[in-house]
Amino acid sequence: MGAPPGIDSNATQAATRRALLDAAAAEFAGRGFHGATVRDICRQAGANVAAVNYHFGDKESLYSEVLAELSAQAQKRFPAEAGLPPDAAPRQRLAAFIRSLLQRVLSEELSARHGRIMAREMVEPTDALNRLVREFIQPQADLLRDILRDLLPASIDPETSRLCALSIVGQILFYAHCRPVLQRLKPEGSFDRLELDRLARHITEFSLAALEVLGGRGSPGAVAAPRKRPVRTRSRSRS
Amino acid sequence: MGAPPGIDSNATQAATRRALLDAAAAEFAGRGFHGATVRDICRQAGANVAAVNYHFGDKESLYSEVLAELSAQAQKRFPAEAGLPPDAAPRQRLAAFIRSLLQRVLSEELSARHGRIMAREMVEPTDALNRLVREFIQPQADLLRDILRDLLPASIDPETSRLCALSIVGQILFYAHCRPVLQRLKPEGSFDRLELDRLARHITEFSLAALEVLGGRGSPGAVAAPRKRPVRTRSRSRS
DNA sequence: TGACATTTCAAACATCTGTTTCAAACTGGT
DNA sequence: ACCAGTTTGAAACAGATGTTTGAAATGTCA
Repeated sequence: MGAPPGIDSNATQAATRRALLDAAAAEFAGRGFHGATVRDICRQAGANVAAVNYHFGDKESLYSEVLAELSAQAQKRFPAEAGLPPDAAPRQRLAAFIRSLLQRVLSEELSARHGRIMAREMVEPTDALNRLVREFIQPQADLLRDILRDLLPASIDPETSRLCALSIVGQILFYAHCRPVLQRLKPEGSFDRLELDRLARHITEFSLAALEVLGGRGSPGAVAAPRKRPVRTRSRSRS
Repeated sequence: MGAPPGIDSNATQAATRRALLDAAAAEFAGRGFHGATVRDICRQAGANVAAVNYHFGDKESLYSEVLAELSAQAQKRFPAEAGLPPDAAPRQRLAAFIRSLLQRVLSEELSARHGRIMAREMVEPTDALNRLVREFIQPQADLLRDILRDLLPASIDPETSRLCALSIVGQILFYAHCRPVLQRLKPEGSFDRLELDRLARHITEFSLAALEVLGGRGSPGAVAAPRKRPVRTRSRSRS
């Protein structure tokens, strides 16, 4: 499986870093932080055992770097507000949010590495999770909160609104976290582009339906159904 | 931390098995299969390093036994249809299902061991997962399918119904799987009895609202709102 | 009590892990 | 072509891990 000697060698030296990062991403996603060994990573990268320590200091730093890179890649490839007009209706923004998050964690285009490695990180957190939450997850949570603020009546209980956000995210991440179980329950299922679209559509409809009812119920006068509403420029941070 | 010598020793010899199982449950739940070491397990059980191999053969067999026992415990402590009258309305049955599953994976009463260890098993499956799916998860999936069959109009697309079931389960398991992240996003949050009740209520309302709309939409004539319906004796297996 | 099986124990074993070491190979600039 | 700095390589190190071993302790039953 290893590349024939003399090919990588000819390339620039710094290419070893890249090869290590790629191999590490594959190994970490496949076996987890503890399960992946630097030996396997180096072998797969066509490098020496000492390469990881030389280029990254230690295994954990390499892992941290892989994690950040994978998250950034996924965010860039599938931004939360993909191709949305700036004045998009809240419903459209929610649909885009759901779709992009689902793609980020499931898309085979990125070998589903991001989803797999994030699932592991959430179950068995390393120090890298703190940074991840701060840089990637928190902003996403804020974004969803803002979208829901526009979708739900202003009078709704903030805690209810928060729980709704968690319900939406839960539906999405479920597919990334429970993949092994889902595959055993329905072996013929896949997560290709088509199926992924279907999932995104379902989750969006399911959630919008729930929000409609809960919003309408929470405050009598509120408009929950999609209507022309006064334009609202994104979220304003309250000082 | 270890029990004073002479106490365990006086008890029957087979008590070592129990001590090992308990210690192993704690360690496996806390550190995962690979992270937990037989040395730590034995120390915590007040037993010798060789005890695991003597009583269970090897580490993996011990793990498998712990997993099965934990699942059985959780199912018994929080049965899916807790205290429901046999003719309970589908809405009640769904509420009970959600509540019990949430309790099973989150309740601190069982140290949340079941949820933690199951989350790990789903992310990093071992051979034990096959048995687990067959004996515990599949029956639960069937039960939820039957409940939804009663809640949704008969004319609804079966695939949509399936996705609804996944949406419901996803909302629940989310809290078990993403606990580390949730705690970082909202450090003061806990999962005590009160909070757990609130979660169960929210997920039930959120899901019922969605089912109502989706059910009403799916087939024009169907009754989705809770009404008197012809009594239906549980699910019948189609030959 | 005495013989037998069961259970415990300390020690050792074999393997695997991340990391270090230091010499060799390579790079770009002069 | 030469040299300083960088990168690679094979080997070894130190520690941890699951497992095995054989003797000692304990329990069971006649």
